[in-house]
Amino acid sequence: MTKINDETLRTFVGYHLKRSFNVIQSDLIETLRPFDLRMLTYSALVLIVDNPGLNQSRLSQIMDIERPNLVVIIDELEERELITRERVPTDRRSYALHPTEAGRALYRETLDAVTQHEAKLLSGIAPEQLEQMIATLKLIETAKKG
Amino acid sequence: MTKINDETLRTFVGYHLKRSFNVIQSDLIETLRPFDLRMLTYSALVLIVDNPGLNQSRLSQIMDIERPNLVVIIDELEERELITRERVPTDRRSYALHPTEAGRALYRETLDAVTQHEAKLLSGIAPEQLEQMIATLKLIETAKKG
DNA sequence: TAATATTGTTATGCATAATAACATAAATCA
DNA sequence: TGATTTATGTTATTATGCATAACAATATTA
Repeated sequence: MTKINDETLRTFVGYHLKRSFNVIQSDLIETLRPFDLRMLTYSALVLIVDNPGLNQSRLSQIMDIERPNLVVIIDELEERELITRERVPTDRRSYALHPTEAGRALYRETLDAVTQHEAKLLSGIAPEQLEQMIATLKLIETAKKG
Repeated sequence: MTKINDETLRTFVGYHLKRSFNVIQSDLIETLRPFDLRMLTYSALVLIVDNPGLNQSRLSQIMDIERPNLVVIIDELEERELITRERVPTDRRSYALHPTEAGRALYRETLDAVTQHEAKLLSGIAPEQLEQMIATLKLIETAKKG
């Protein structure tokens, strides 16, 4: 069991980002499993509850995914009656997305669960340290455009 | 063009991690494209050059992927004659992975390119700030076990 | 009105990741 | 020793995430 040298990869910020994200992602997947939600369906549900009436085009933009990939996600949420698609009278191409009462209920349940799981996972890290990291992550997020 | 509210998702560290990683990942994919390497084949090549003689089992562990998923990666690197698979006399189940001269040359080329691209992408962020973030990321990385 | 752009959709492909089942070989144990 | 268990690499299969091309219906613009 000789220790493996990954010092070269450690010189990349992206390597650290990926490895730490993997840990959080695994935890999130397990947290969402009982609710039968995947990361993307969960994100979409949250954004629809918080922005009722938005259309798929706008939603795909904020989610950073292509329009075609959003279709199946919306299909699933609609089929489970967590959201509704409603034709917009002023623009009959698009659909206004609204949460159902069941959607809002699931939103509350999962928000609670996800919040608690992440808090537990990160409980060993000082809140100020996390805040500082988030500030840096935001800079990276806007690095391409800025 | 009303602005979309993602404040709920912003309360999650994982959301920030994912969004910032996406930016770096996009840049990395573009950087590796001229060399005809994907993220995983690149990572594998670097680790084999830095740890000549390791076997697939150990490599899959450090790369945090399942053994079956590594097979195709190694297949590709071997087919391109960037690495070799050599039977280990003391354990005839496993293969020792070694870089070829071409593999080492590609390693040097790509290391240069990737380093420069990431440096450019993150040039607007203070090095100390990045170092501090990496320290926090390392804590998250070990949060599950620790 | 004619040309162009947008919205949602279908189809398709690639990359990443997980699981089951297997042959071969090594290690354990009884 | 021989029988059982474990480890390594492999094939096959599946799920998920993400990108592009092409299209119908509708809106916008020139």
